[in-house]
Amino acid sequence: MHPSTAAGTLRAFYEALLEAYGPQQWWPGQTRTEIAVGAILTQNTNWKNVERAIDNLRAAGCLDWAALRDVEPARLAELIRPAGYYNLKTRRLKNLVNWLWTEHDGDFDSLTRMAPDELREQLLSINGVGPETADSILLYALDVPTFVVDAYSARVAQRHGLIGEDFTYDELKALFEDNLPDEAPLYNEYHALIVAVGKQHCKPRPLCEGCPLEGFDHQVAKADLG
DNA sequence: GACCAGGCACATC
DNA sequence: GATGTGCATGGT
Repeated sequence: MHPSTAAGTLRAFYEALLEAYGPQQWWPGQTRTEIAVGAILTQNTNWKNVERAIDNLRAAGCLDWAALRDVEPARLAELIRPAGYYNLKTRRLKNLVNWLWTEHDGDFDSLTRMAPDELREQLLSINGVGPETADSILLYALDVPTFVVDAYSARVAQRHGLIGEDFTYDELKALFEDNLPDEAPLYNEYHALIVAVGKQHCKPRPLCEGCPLEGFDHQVAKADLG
């Protein structure tokens, strides 16, 4: 029940979360385009608001890469307004779209044939695409086995003793990747489950009430974290 | 009214 | 390098 290795603890977390919430079947979007667009729109934003924006884009016929390239920024901003930060996100979406057309001829599916590390570097070079957005696109739109770290993963890992106060995105990402099988479906489901428990129990306040991970507060040996 | 939400870039010290 | 701030809507 209280494994003392990071691998054992992460496996136990996963099983407890799966038991509590069942398979999440993420990402909540049907197409690669929708997932990539959603990854930018959801930056520091409630998913419900992102859904409104995506509905607007769909209704306007703007959920494909040619339409996103051609739509006027002012019009795009109007469509994604419910997602908040709409001027900023308009620029970020345009940056992503311009990159796709400039570097990959507008062919998003062709990205599946790239070396994952090279693709990640390219995504990170786009202004407005940071590590979480890049990893979300890689994992959920392109099935690349890369673990997505977000505010919830950080909070869950901290509250349950997996990691200390100070850490970087890459350190937390490595904690999961180094201690779990390198499988996209597992990373996919695990991140989704963390968001599920996070939304319900792992908010900044109150702390973890009724959380299915309650009691999983074992301090993993520091040496085991690599 | 305060706080929160699948971040990120940029300024300033 | 660390630390602070702007960006914005909609729900609780």
